[in-house]
Amino acid sequence: MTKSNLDTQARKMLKAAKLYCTSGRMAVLKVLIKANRPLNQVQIARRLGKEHFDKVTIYRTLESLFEVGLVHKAFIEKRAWHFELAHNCTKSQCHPHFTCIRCGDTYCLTGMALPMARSPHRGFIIHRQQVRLEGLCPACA
Amino acid sequence: MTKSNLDTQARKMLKAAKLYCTSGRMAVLKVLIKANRPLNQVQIARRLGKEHFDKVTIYRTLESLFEVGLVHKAFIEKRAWHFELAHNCTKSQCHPHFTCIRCGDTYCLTGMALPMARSPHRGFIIHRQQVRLEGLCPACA
DNA sequence: ATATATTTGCAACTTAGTTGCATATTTGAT
DNA sequence: ATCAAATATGCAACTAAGTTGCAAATATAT
Repeated sequence: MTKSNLDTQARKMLKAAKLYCTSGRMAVLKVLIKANRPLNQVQIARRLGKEHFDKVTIYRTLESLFEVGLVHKAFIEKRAWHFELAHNCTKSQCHPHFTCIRCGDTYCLTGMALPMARSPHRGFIIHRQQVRLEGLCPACA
Repeated sequence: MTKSNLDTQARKMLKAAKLYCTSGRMAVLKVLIKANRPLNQVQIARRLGKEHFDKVTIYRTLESLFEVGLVHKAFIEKRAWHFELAHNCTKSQCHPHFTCIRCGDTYCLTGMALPMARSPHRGFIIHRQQVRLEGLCPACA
């Protein structure tokens, strides 16, 4: 049984980030790669299924992935942070996230970036910009 | 002792919204009018000072003000919702909020609106857009 | 193989916000 | 002004996301 591509990819990312390549980090990272959209701790745990990890471990894993820049804190929904892989993002802005007010689902609108705000208020230096959209998704419109 | 302007203004707003004009709502609303920036429950309670209300009451008051559109949920910071008066906002977007990564203060960049996103993803109907900025404030830059 | 650095699980904790219910206040009709 | 109906308030207990300390387990470099 050969290691999957996904496995190799995850291992490479961790190596490159100089993080210990542990089963927990591999598992969480693979979940996020496969999902390709923001997930919260509960959703991640659910997708880990049989491969159970304590929620503390999941949070700490996400924190470590966040610190090295592999993962972003995309947004908070229902008081829970949603984490996603930090690709599809430039240094100054992630893609906008769209939440449907009917079904509640959230979508990544990758490839769509608003022009960066230029501050008319003298003295403010803008590093990052985050855009949240809400409305109706194709399924609910 | 005549009623202050602030008092009259708050009472008018509640009347217009067809809300019971209670001491709690008056007090919270006046705090928000005076503050003119987003505050969380703790900050509101602190500003109420001697005029103490239970936190449940404050939350329920904010909820009622929110429901009639007098107040917006501006953003979450440190897991706490920050509420602000819903003026300076169009139907489709509030002004951007800027948080300083050094001192942590948040500013309302009123009068500065990004162009609304137009969805290149067919089928998404965008109702509202919310912009969060982070960087350095004038004091910290 | 081993020493060192780092991660993991567990239990207990923190904090923002919510719920149910009995009591108090507001309102509009009289 | 008085009263009934509608609504708001306070309290205690609860929920849920996330955090902390610590002992045991695992990863890494040599």
